[in-house]
Amino acid sequence: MNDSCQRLPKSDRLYGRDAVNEVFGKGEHSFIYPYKFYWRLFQNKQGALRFLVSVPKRNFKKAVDRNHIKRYTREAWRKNNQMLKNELFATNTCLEVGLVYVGKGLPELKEAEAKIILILQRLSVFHAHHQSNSVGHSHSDH
RNA sequence: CUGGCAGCUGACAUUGUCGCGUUCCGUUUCGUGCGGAAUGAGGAAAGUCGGGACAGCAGAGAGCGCCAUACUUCCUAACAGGAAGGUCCUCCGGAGGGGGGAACAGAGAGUGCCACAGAAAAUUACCGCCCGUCAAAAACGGGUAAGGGUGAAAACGUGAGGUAAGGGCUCACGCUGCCGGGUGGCAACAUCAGGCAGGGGUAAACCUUAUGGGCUGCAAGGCCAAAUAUGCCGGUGGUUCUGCCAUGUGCAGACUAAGGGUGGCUCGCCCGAUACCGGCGGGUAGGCCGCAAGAGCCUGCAGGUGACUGCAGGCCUAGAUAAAUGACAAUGGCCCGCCAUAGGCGGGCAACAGAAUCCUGCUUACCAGGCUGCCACUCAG
RNA sequence: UGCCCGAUGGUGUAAUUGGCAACACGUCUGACUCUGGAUCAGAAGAGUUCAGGUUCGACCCCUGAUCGGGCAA
Repeated sequence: MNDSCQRLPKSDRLYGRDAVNEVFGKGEHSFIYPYKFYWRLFQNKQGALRFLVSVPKRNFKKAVDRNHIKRYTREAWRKNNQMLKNELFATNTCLEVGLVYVGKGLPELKEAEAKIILILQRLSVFHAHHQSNSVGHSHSDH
């Protein structure tokens, strides 16, 4: 994996009824306008970063608008998720994220990208925190 | 010249970089990953309103019921769709003519309803008019539907004759409907003459007549199938019971929680295995098929007033499933504004809007152009 | 994807052969009270989601649209 590779294959996307219910049901959540995001961390052999975008039909009646928001969000995520992904792979941690767009209007691509960068940074902080906690716990057990 | 109406057509193009879905090829550590190529939203994909295809279920046949449709002929797989035509209504116009609309079968098969007003809303008489009883008036009885008034709607309209007064009672002209006939038309219908009739409206009230319709829908339906629970079968194991004799860690049969121990018996308590392995069944998560060659699209020719049809050639053209089509840049093209009309500068590429089994209509939303036809252009300006 | 309902004053509901759109709460005004509440009297506030049609006449019947809600894995 090199830095120029900004791909988003299906393995990086969150799907399936049970996985989604886990994230939205048991996961923790936070908020950076205009996104509300749910996330869940757990140890894994390989490590992964998986996410999905959701846009409520209540706020956007037209399918075109919902598609545009999803595409903008995916584009921003695709361009900027490489750092966090590397961190996760280094610590063999799996992170599943569910983004919900709760804004009322259509976003500009650059604004959305800025917000996504913020979210990724915050998730990185959460990940580091979780990592130190689990290490501490394992030490105390021993 | 411009304006109006209707219809058809189009829905920016090309190239590059990054990224996504599907298919194919190559490579691979056979889990996948990587590389390459091809291909990837609409005229409405929308509303889910018609009609089918397809699938499952049900089903001898027929009838009742329910639902839908309703001028004619044609087109179509089919339709509440389309084409051409007829009739009626309506708008523009001085006229010829043109545009728009129609749920355009039946009210003379029956039932119901028609508020308020009015005498009366369908076999009805309030005022009035006339006749009779009476000397006369009033009153009563009868005749009348001309006049008054009510209402959305009042028993065919106008004129004349006739009559006690009136009335299609009679006649002339006109209107409407029905009947049988002539002519034109495939037909709806038009037209001509004759006869009969004048019985309000409402069927988007029930209904009648004719025609059509089984029901449910790809979340249809089919296949594979973790986990978990349960059922069945076989084996191992097991206790118990029964039988046998060679009295054993025996054999055979039954059983698979019945039982056994404690105890005189019941309750209670304790022990024991709703055990283990394998298979089968239905079947959840999940996956696969259904699912992309079709009433298909494009071009040309022929037939038809037209919808459309026939023939020939060419083409293969999305298949996602927490759901793929995006971002950036350049060039050309188009549009708008300004300077101004050679051209230059700036801005935009829109509007409606995103496939989810498919096709065919309808309806709704909507943008810049292009083309065609009709009308005003005919007499007139 | 398929199917089924609903829309009436500010709010919640009525309105059946198709014949003046009703009720409660709320709002406003007045009375009572030193003032407010409660109480009493009175008033305003809709033309029935929108656009057509049938009918003499439409919340009601028919057609189309808009919005809201529900069911089926």
